[in-house]
Amino acid sequence: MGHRCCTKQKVKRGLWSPEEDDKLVKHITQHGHGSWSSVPKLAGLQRCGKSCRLRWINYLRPDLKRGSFTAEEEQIIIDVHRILGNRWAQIAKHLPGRTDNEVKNFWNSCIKKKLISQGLDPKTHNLLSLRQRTSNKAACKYSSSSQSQQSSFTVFNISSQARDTSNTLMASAPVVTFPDNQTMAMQIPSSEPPNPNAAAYAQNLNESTIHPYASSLDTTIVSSSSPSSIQLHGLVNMLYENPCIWDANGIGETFEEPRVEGLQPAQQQQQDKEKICEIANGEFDIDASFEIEGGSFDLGVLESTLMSAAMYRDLSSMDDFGWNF
DNA sequence: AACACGGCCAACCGCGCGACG
DNA sequence: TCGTCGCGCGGTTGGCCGTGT
Repeated sequence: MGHRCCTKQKVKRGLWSPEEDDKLVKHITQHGHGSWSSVPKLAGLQRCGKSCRLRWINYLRPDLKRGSFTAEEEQIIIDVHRILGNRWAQIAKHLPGRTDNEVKNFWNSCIKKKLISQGLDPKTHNLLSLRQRTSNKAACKYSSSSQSQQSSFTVFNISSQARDTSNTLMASAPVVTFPDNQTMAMQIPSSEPPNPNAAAYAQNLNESTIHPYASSLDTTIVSSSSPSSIQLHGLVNMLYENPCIWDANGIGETFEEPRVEGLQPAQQQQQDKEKICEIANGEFDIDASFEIEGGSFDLGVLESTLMSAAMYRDLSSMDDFGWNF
């Protein structure tokens, strides 16, 4: 068994020798890689092109940063992973000099365990349920009377009641539900956010041509059962002040429409339509996303972002939210 | 000293996607 | 439209190495 590209010729496998590295580096620095499939022949290597590419990208590239990950890099990985999941190549783009393979290995060997030991699910970044935690040998001590009563605890959920009747679905009135089933609505002020940069950022968000999902942030929600309110400009501030989770192109990549595993685009569209029907019927689920004028606003992302601020990021950032109870 | 075990990490594998004929 | 090819990505594997017994 071998790569399609290596079936024609005998290729060496396994670890690379210094001589092979030398040949590859010399060839690429002199000629560039061009077509990877032709590199082994031109460089005089008995390897397949794929193997050469991997070796270059993960080890020989001159711009690679060697050595262990810094705490800052680790935090970036956690932040971006929370948003993007196991998209290692995307995550690695936020870490100059690091490869997807390196990030992936670091995640699997270190960060994953660290999160678990903090009682967090490395996949969802939510708190593990009590059962998950107790079954986890590595789980750290976790004592909270209110939390221990929850079989599946999360700081809060955000759901929505959709009530738009037009074809264009407006994301209105997300409702924050706390573990004790206390419901509160979110009040998004019309005033400028305090951080001027964030103000510009938020303004950007409101340009639906750039960030179509922004319309959901532009909605004032009236409390249903509680006078409590969350001022979302705090969220905007926080997002703006943590640029590591956005790339140079801005928020678009990060907020790209969530995909459902194993679904073809057509199926995905169907799924979205069904989702919209659910919304119209008031059965909207926390994990769903809004589709707004060609874009989307993923409440799951919002939740996880809020979660992260509360859980293991700088807790002081929560001050920006202006929780008014 | 020898062995077992577990963690880490480089490399491999298979799949999906886009380009091209 | 279909098949082929090359590339990139995420998941997995296997070997090396440190540590414990």
